Amino acid sequence: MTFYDQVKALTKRIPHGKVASYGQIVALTSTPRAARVVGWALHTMDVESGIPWHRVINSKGYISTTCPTHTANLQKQLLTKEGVTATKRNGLWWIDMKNYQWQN
DNA sequence: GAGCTGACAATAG
DNA sequence: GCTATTGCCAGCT
Repeated sequence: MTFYDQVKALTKRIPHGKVASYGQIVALTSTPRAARVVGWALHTMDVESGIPWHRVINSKGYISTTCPTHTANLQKQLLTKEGVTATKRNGLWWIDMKNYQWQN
């Protein structure tokens, strides 16, 4: 079980209609300080991988992806599709963590 | 095989 | 409260 596998497993555990921050995911892994690696792990998880990568956002509740294949707009659409309300703030999509954050 | 890069978070100033 | 710096691991060059 590598760190990558843990991220993958934890991401799949995020319930429908909820979101989780990097901090949450990282805290549940064996390496709580490797927040950056989560980004890489999610990057390799394609849309067709069956992994709900769009349910993972940064600690501030913003969608901070810079990947051309995983645009913020795409992520927002997927979240909205699941009942998660995303608001436009500072040109970025923002999710209300108090209402939609995954509580283990 | 060594070094660089990258969807970030936490701590210090 | 905000800005700057450090740590971490996997994949790519």
